[in-house]
Amino acid sequence: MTYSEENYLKVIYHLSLNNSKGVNTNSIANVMESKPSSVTDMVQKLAEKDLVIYKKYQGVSLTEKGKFTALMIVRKHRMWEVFLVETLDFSWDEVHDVAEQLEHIKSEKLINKLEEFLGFPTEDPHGDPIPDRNGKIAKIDKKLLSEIGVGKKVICVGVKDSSPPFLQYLDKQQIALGSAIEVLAKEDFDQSLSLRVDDKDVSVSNKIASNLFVKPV
Amino acid sequence: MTYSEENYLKVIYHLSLNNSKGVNTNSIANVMESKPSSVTDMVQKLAEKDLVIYKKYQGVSLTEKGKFTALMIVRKHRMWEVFLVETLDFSWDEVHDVAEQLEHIKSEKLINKLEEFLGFPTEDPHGDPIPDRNGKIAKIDKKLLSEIGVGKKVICVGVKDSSPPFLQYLDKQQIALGSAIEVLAKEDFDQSLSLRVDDKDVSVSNKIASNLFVKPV
DNA sequence: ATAAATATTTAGCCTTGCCTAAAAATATCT
DNA sequence: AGATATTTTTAGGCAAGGCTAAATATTTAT
Ligand SMILES: [Mn+2]
Ligand SMILES: [Mn+2]
Ligand SMILES: [Mn+2]
Ligand SMILES: [Mn+2]
Repeated sequence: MTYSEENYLKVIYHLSLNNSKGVNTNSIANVMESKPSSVTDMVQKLAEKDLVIYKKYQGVSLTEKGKFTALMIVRKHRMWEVFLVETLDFSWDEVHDVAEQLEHIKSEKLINKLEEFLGFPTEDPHGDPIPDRNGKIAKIDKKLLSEIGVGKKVICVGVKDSSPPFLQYLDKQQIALGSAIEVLAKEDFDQSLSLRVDDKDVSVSNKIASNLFVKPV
Repeated sequence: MTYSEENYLKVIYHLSLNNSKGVNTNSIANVMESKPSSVTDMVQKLAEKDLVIYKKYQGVSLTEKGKFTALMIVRKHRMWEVFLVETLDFSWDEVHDVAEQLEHIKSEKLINKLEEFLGFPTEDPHGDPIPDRNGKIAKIDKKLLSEIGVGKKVICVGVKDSSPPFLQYLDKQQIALGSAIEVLAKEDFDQSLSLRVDDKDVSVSNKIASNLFVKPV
């Protein structure tokens, strides 16, 4: 299995999570920063290898084999992110690009030993669940902060966008996984929120609130 | 820089250590398990990038830039081997293949943080020196066990062959880095050696003795 | 129900890194 | 030195994974 094939499977997996139908060529090309024609080529190759199900013009979906492969890549990606943050003191905005490389290292023993060393973590530094060695992945109960009503108290449990600029913004506002958040007020005009985060008052735009996952306290 | 280019540079570096002249095409092809014609292609490409010096039919040598690049790959390879053995409890015969993959991960921060986490190791699990972040590599003073005279006492400090079968043989004989070895006798007929290793008597062939590095005690 | 817009596939080409077979240079032997 | 053997390069091709432009399906709008 090539890096390229692995990356396609991973992208198809992520896009499948929202999309209940087949994933379309264009959206894969967007995420991969490539062209729809290239996607068609690769998807045909993956179909021949029984990793995806594909009918012309009908989009693509993962077979069981393809899904398992994708989950193992996600497992490695998130496990390495934990390693980088917990063991090597990277910050949560620095780990993704390195994990994009490390997720392709082929050694079952390595990932299982790493898991053991890290104490069998269940979530990565961004609050995303880590599949176990059998491909089982926990579904974490979470809502977007933008959907929470005024007066409610919640805990921050994840980020939807995990790009460095967003994560750095959160660092600056001292919002982290585990922060206690109370929604003090919501502005009608622009849906911005007044929050109490731990002991500080913070105001955030709707865009920020739409990228923060929380759970009821 | 592609994986392939990195692997060529590493191989040229290793072959240069013995060979004082230019490294020849054939020997590179042997190590890479490829063909001389492929080597010529790549070597021309590396020369264009100022990583090697190459004149037709004259063999190839590394430029400063090429040498530094090669040393950084060796650094990563050996550092990861230490990590696998020290942190994840791999045995010394299991680490090479995984390190072959990990040595290509591109992140200066990663390798430097890993070095710090491991306590700035100076040698890998096979006794080979680890280049520092500036490309400085210690020259370890060592001789082959086969060159040691009868009656001498030495310490095992490295292996020349680090293939799994040889390392597993050494495990079985309880010979490890740091073992105290006394040469009790040498057989004229086949150059095999009678040794005292730590507290045990062991007999080894000349082939074994020609692959063990030792230093005077 | 057409027509227009959008999405997808096909056709044909490019680069990288590899190969085999043939040609050319160098080294070795008598 | 001249013949032979070895090493190295060149020529020409192949597969993977991209791309652009053109053709074809599908969806949306009138
Ligand atoms: Mn990530
Ligand atoms: Mn993550
Ligand atoms: Mn090694
Ligand atoms: Mn080693």
